[in-house]
Amino acid sequence: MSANPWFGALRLADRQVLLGAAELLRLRPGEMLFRQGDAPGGFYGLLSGTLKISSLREDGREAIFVVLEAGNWMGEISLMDHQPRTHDATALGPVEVLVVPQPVFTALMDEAPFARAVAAMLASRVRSLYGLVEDAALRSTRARVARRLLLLARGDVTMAADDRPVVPVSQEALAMMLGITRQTLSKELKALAALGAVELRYRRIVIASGARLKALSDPSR
Amino acid sequence: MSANPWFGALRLADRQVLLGAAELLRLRPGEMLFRQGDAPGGFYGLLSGTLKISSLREDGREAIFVVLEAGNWMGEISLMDHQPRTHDATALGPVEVLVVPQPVFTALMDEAPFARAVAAMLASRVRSLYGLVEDAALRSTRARVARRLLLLARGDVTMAADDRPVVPVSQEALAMMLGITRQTLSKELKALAALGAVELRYRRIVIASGARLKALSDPSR
DNA sequence: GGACAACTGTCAAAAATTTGACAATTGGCG
DNA sequence: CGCCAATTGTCAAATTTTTGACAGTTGTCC
Repeated sequence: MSANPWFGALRLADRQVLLGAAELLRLRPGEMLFRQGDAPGGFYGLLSGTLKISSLREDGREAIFVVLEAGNWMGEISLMDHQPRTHDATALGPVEVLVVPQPVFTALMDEAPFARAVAAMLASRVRSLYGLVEDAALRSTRARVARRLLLLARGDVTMAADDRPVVPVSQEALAMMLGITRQTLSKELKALAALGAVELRYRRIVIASGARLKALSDPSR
Repeated sequence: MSANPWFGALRLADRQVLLGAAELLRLRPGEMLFRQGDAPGGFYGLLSGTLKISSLREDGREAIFVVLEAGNWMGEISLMDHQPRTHDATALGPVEVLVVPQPVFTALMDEAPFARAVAAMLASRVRSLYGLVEDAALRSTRARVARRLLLLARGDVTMAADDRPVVPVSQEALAMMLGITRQTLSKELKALAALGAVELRYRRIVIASGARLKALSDPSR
C-alpha cells in the first residue's frame, strides 16, 4: 500500500490512523462498492484488484470513466461535501478494499498536513479531469484514442522492461471510456496499428511505440 | 468579495491575511491574466469583471472552458503542484483581480481550516468537471446544450425576478464552450426555441422555461 | 479437446456533424 | 440617422459517426 506515492508521502502517524481504523472489505467479481445516488460511505483504499468507475446511460449501456488500480485512494469527495455518489464502482475481479469510516477521515482533516495531502490529491484529480474535458472538446477521435491509451499505460503494472506497455482492456471497454462506438474505435485502432504505434491483441493492446503514439495524440480535429 | 460563499466561510483571520497580502491588478479588455505554459503565479480572486478560461486549438480557434464571474477564487492548482498553467485566462471586459503571492498562500496551507477550505473548493471543482466529462461522453448534443445553458444561468447576475434568466453569451462563444460548431449549435437552439424552452436574442439567450429546459437536459444520445 | 461465450473485424445504410459560403439582422458609434 | 462590424440564419456538400448485422477469432471451462 505504501508503494502509492500519495499514501507514502503521508506522515507515519496519519498512515497508522488510516490503517488502524480501516476495515477490510472483500468484493467478488462484479460486486459493487457503491452506486450512483448512494450516501457517502467512507474513504476507500484499494488494496488489491481493480475497480471500474462508471455511469449508467439511459439506454442501459455504461460509460467507463476510469479503471482504478491497487494503491489508489478515493471517495474523499463525497466525504467532503456530503453529497451522494455520482458514479458506480464495480469490482472487475476479486477486490480488497480498506474502508476508513467517515468520522476518522473527518478527524484527520483537522490536521493541516493531512488536509494538505487531500487537497494535493484533489488538485491532481482536477488536472487530469481538465485533460479529459479538453480532449473531448477539441481533439480528434484519433488523438483521443492515442491519449487514452497513453493514460492507461501509465498506470500499467504490466509495464514490460522493453518499454512496450500492455493495456489490458477490451476494445468494447475502451470505446466506452471514450464515449464512442466499438466500430469507430476499431477503425481508429486499425489506423494506429498501420502506423506502427500499437499492436492489437485479444483483449489487450500493446503500445509498440510510445513516441509514435504520443506524436499522434497532439493534433486537434 | 465576501458575498462568495467560499470566501465568506473562511475564518476572519484567513480572510484578512488574503486581503492584506493581495495586490490589486487591473486588466484591460482582452488582456491576459496568464497563459498556457506560464509558471504558477499566485492565488487569484476576481474582484470585478469576467474572465474567460480557454485553451487554444492547433487550428487557431479556441475552446472556452468556463467564464468566471466576480467573487471566484482560482489558481490554487498550479500553486499546489507547482506545474505550469494549462489554460489561458483572458479578461472579457475591464477586470480587477486580487493577487495573493504564492508564499502567503503556502503559509496559509499550513493551517488546517484553510487547507480544508481549499480541499472543499477543489472537491466541488472535481464534481463539476465530472459533470462535464459525463456530458461529453454520454449525452446527446441537445441535452448538452440544455445543460450548459442551465449551468451558465446559475451564475447569472442578470437573473430576473420572474424566473427567466438571461444567458449573456453569443452563439459563437457557446458553441466553443461545447466544442461544437456554430451551425450545429444554431440548429439545436432553434429546436429548443421551438419547444418553448428558450428564446433567442442578439448576443443572449433567454431561458423561457427552466423546467422544460431541465427536462430536455436528461436524455442520453 | 471441444463447445461456447466473449471478443474482434468488417460492411453498408442512416444519421449527425463539420466545412464553406453567403445573406440577413442587430446594435454600437460617429 | 446611417454606416459598419459583429452576429445570426440557412444551405448544401463532404466527412464522420452511429446503427445494425454477421462472420471469424480467441480463450476459458468443462
